[in-house]
Amino acid sequence: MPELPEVETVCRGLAPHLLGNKVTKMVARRASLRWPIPIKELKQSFLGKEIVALRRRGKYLLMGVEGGWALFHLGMSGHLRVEERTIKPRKHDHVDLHLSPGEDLLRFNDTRRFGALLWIPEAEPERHVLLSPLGPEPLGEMFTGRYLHGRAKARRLAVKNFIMDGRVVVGVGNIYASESLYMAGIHPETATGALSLSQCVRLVEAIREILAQAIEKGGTTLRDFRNGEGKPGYFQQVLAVYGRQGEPCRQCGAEIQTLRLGQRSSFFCPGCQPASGHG
DNA sequence: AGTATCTCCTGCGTGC
DNA sequence: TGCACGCAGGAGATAC
Repeated sequence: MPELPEVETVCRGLAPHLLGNKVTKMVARRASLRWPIPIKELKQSFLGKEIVALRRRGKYLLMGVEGGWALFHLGMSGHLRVEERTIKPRKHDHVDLHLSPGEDLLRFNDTRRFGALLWIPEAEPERHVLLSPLGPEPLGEMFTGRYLHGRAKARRLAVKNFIMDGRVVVGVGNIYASESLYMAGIHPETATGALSLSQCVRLVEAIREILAQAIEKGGTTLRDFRNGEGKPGYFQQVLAVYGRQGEPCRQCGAEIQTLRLGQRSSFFCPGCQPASGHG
């Protein structure tokens, strides 16, 4: 489900409910999601302390208290929502965090359990094994055409897989990879090492533009994405290629096509993204 | 080291 | 109505 804009939307939506509050009780109905949930550590180190920071890094959400960070990943199907404690847990509501003051709780629901909840016992979480290999934030100043071109050199994999690699740049998932390549006029199968500097510049601009637009629209709701307040996103109304196979390209009228790359569906316009890679 | 494939899990749509 | 199958927004693990 969630790519960077969705996690950013959740982060912004949750901030007013969490910052300055404490988590006074934790109910875990499952011992593990992708990995075991360190319930004991969380109860010992996280409970009872004021939440002083809420941060996103790539697709990770970090909730900071004195002495460490609770790290969330939503995987493919994860949701975080704030609701009243009187509401009974639903299917796949794996963890409840009771918030104080007030009568609310934060619920972590994840149907497919590809998500994660971990504890990082450090003041600075960047050294954590999951975070340290991550590439630059796509909306940050480190992510430039020159940087991407440098990373792209002498590599043969398809550019779509390249930009979905979190070590290259974080937060670009399957939807926004297709959308960004369309905007940049680059065929998804183009060999990474064949990208010119100007193509890399265009691609970086496209990724930034697409992600920024998606954040502005509150993310993309294809099936059931909701922000922390239960509201859907609206970027799906703007999608140019994702999920539009067989429909006409809005720029050139050609039929949007689909192919599979790295076990994932990819969408592109054969008119605007020619296989030669020059568009 | 770089690349491609497999894997975790549930639910939904499609076709027979 | 039932069943098999393929696919779904992620990304670590594994096998070349």
